[in-house]
Amino acid sequence: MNLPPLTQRFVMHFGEMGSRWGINRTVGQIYALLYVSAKPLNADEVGEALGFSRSNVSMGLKELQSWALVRLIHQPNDRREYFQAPEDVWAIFRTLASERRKREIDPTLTMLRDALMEQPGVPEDIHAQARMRQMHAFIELMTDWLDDVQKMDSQTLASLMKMGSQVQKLLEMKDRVKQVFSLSPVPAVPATITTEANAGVAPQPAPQEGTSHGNA
Amino acid sequence: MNLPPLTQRFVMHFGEMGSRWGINRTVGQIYALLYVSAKPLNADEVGEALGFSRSNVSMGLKELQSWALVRLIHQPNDRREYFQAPEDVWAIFRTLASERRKREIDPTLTMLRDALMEQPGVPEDIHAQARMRQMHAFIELMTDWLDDVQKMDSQTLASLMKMGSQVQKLLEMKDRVKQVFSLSPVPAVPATITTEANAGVAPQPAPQEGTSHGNA
DNA sequence: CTAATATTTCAGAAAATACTGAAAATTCAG
DNA sequence: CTGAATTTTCAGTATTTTCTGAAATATTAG
Repeated sequence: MNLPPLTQRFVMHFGEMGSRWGINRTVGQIYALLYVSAKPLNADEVGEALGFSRSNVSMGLKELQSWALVRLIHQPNDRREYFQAPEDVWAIFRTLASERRKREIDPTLTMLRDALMEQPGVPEDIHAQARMRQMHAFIELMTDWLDDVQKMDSQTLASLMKMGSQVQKLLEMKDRVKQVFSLSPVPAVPATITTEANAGVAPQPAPQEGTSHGNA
Repeated sequence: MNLPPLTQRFVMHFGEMGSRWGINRTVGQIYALLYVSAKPLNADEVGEALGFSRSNVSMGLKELQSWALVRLIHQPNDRREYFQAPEDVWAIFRTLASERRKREIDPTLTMLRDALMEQPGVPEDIHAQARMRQMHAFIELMTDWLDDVQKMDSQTLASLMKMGSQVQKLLEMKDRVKQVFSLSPVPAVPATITTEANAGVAPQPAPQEGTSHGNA
């Protein structure tokens, strides 16, 4: 392997982090290389650059494709397959989020749904099912939200994120505005907002969260 | 191992998913067992229930403690250590988010920061550094936002998540309200909101995202 | 078609990770 | 203190995962 210093550092880091990210060293390094590369690379170039066997590169690229983290392209007069990593970091994030969800969350959601359909037979399972219900509700809330957010364009998302916890104040402001205009709403504002926004919140009367928290 | 059916299913699932989540089977099963258990368990009980060696349980519990996913407690007349999983799913999520961030993201942020300080020596590294700059900016935006959001209480967070992409409309509404009240603002609304919310957004004129997208 | 080029598969080797039992260390009641 | 109870460590083994080279398969220029 003979890469320029910064590239090398980046590639090495991704290799080392791979295991924490649930991918292996090879895959991490290949992705990193493609991410910083100015032009698409073919499998031989990748193997050459990183010192991996051809077959290993083939497998790594296959995995990256299954994650939709690299795309396959062709050069004009070249039979070989070239690979490049998408450039837009927001798009990459969306891809990662949806892939990880598919692999790491959806199966659990399914298992929980199934388990919640059953009739528990012993007291332990009654309690267990109650706990699963909590987990299920939480995960469903999160994934529904993610679905929603995935639909927003990067610009909007960036704006919201830069606001951070200040959206909270916007929420308060909304309530105030709602009050002020309770009898003559501003016409251009969709009536659904205030309604739906509160719909799921009020009915949730903060269960026993506090009581069960200490050393039971 | 002899667990009631629902508990068993849950425990087994967490064992299988473990590898996808970056923990091993043992750790996954131990956590699952503690999560659904109605009462705290000691290491022997865990090992007994799951059929693991005592030492394996010890290691697993140590790991879960390092993740802050279980807490150690003591029973009145018992020298042994008992373990329980925190109950509040929101709290669990916060813990997971901050631990994963610490392990999976912060090291990369550090590496990127370092690499961005260097002077690239060859054209490849100039490009590589530009790519790293994009990644760094994105990750920083995400983590700053996470920091912010972590400060909000579960109630508020739940409300916002239930609104989903409708916050977007709130954002638009805010702008309208700002317009309407441009000369006589609603007094109770902090003036900072509208200002800061837009501050970081407008100056970012959507770089070359579109141009560089196809097969360059 | 054929042959050259390119990619994938796969059995086995190598490496990394998980797990165990035995021994060491720690804790605390008496 | 002492020693019984409990937890942790760790060297060695088992298991899983990763990686390679060789062979099989696929693709396409001529």
